[in-house]
Amino acid sequence: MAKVSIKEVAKQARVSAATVSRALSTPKLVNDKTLTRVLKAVKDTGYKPNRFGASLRTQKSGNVVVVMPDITNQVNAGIIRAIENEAMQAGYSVLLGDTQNIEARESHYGDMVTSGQADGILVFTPRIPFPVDENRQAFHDLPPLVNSCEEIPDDNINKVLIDNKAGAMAAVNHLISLGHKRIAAIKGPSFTPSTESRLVGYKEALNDAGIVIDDRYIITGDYGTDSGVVAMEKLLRLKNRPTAVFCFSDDMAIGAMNTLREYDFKIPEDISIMGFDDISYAKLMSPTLTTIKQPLEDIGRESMRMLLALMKGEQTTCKSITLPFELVIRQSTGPVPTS
Amino acid sequence: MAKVSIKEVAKQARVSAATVSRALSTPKLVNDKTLTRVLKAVKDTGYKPNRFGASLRTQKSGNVVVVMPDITNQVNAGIIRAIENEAMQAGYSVLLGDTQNIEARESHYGDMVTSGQADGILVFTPRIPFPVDENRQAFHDLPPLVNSCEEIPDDNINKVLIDNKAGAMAAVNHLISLGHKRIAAIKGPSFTPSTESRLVGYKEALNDAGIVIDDRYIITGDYGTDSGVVAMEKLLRLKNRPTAVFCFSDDMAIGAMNTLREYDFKIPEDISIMGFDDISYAKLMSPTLTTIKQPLEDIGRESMRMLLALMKGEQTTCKSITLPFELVIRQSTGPVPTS
DNA sequence: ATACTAAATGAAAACGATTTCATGAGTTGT
DNA sequence: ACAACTCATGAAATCGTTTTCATTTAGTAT
Repeated sequence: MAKVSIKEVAKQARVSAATVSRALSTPKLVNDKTLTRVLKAVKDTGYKPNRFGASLRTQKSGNVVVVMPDITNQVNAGIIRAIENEAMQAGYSVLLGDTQNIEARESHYGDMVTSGQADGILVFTPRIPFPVDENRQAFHDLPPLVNSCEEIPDDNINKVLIDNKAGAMAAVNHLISLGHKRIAAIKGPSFTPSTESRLVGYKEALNDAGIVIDDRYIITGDYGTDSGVVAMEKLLRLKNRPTAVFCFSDDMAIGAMNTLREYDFKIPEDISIMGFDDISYAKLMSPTLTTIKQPLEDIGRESMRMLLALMKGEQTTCKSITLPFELVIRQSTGPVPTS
Repeated sequence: MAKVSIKEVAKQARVSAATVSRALSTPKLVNDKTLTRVLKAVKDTGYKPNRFGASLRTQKSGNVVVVMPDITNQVNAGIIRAIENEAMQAGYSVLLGDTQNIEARESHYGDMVTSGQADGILVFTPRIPFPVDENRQAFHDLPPLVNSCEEIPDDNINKVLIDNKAGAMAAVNHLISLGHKRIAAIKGPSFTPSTESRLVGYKEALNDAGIVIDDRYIITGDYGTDSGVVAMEKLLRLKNRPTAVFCFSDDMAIGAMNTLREYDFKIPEDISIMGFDDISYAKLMSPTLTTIKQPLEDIGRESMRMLLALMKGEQTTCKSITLPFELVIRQSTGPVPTS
């Protein structure tokens, strides 16, 4: 049942440990007859190679770390799944780090890659989770690292992003095209670059349409449903209520819709609501939620593929790829009310 | 930046590798003056202990594996978070396995614990993910293992469960108390023990109330939203439509509600809907969803704690703990329609 | 001063794999 | 029959820790 090492197998098969190792990792190097003998011994003894022994020697762990701020978030969960599919196909295991935006946790997971416990790292938080040499010159002065979704402000880092600014502009332009002029925003926390980009897009779209920006229309949430509830309550208290609200996440939009329902506002007749993400529940809401779709699966897949390329040494230049978003129009947005 | 081993530190600090090791793991064994010298050297060199070396020697990995069928599921995501919090506090890292009910994947992650890459395993699927000696006698003939949520039919396994049968009975009894007699069920896949238990509870509650069970009222889904949509469509086609539907997951309930909305049924005036889980979106639906609340955080925490106790050798008997559920009454259920 | 204990340290032996290097056994070509 | 191969294999070094065991040094009791 328990601890059977390569030597036991070697003894059983009447060969050396070296041959057993070869039989398992490079079978072409060993004679057919001995190979079958070894394989039988492996089976008989129930031998499982100890990964630590191997890793110690090869300096490869077969692990990748994924650092995420919040796995309970639907957006991230979808990404994780794609990552894991891709990693598994390539023979890697995923060490998942849910950091809840706590720096100590980020470091904990970051250390795994600096200490050799993982061969690469996928970073979905806006910080590199380990100390770096600040006068480094290029991306290969770091361990294999890919930064996704929340952009780290550093040009020497590989990235997989969506164009948050353009996404926000598409959202706001959609509202403008419906005749809205009083367009509020429920944004995310300022420390997330995605929020900052979307905010820029929001403002630029308004500017382009000649609408003056009113700071009272910009409320900060935390991307979660509850903060959407609170933010919407604030907006309802304004003298000049907005006729449309662009929420920087579907979750906040769902919270906002809840508040509107509670106070008997009709969506979209009284107030239009837009989300961002297109989580699976967006199309199941009542009304269904108009939103900007993020290609979650693509983000996960491309991030992992880039990391794999880095780990294999196939990618020699620093890359940043931007994936397309999509405006998904559903029921929660409509023409500006006439009254 | 890179590979600095304990020897380098030793040289810098003018001590032996042994002392460095002691300084880091059992500082009380080393003289104060040398300790500070070593610590300085550690800092100067940027030394990070290589986990493989240590693990190889100590036979402890500091990892636990969590095998889950679907991390995109809100229920599971909440559990994972609690697990990770608890694991981290105890100094363990979590290797997350999203198996999507594929046996090969389960084995992949199961092997991690048999091969020593992890010290224990949390199993949320209804199978042990590695080959076992079938004539084993007790739970300690396995590596540290805790089975949660989906019960593995084996008495010699540690478990953390909720009482699915009683939960289902509570749900159905709630509907019965509202006067419903034609109560349908949208269940999960038959290979999940949770579904089977809930089905037993559903039937028993009906029996107890003297309501005869009609198989046409029992539809099988896959716990996901889409299957709730399809299942509800089937129910609507019945000549004698049910007046209430008990869905074995909130996701399926949300799908079912969507179908009802599409065909202009009023919830709960025409048809009452019940869910199971109490995911965060349940209270944000319109109408808000009546459901059976699973204590997700408790499940995660208790599972991990049990595993920790097993790994430390503190738990010497096979345990099964059952956590309480809670009936959460919201808007989606109401009195049976009179017409 | 002598013997004895306690504290601090180092040398060296693990842990379990992989891989280099050397060697022996067969082939083939001359 | 001998050189020059290839193929299959084993011995041994190696990866980076931890930990046992022995040794040194200092301190204490006699």
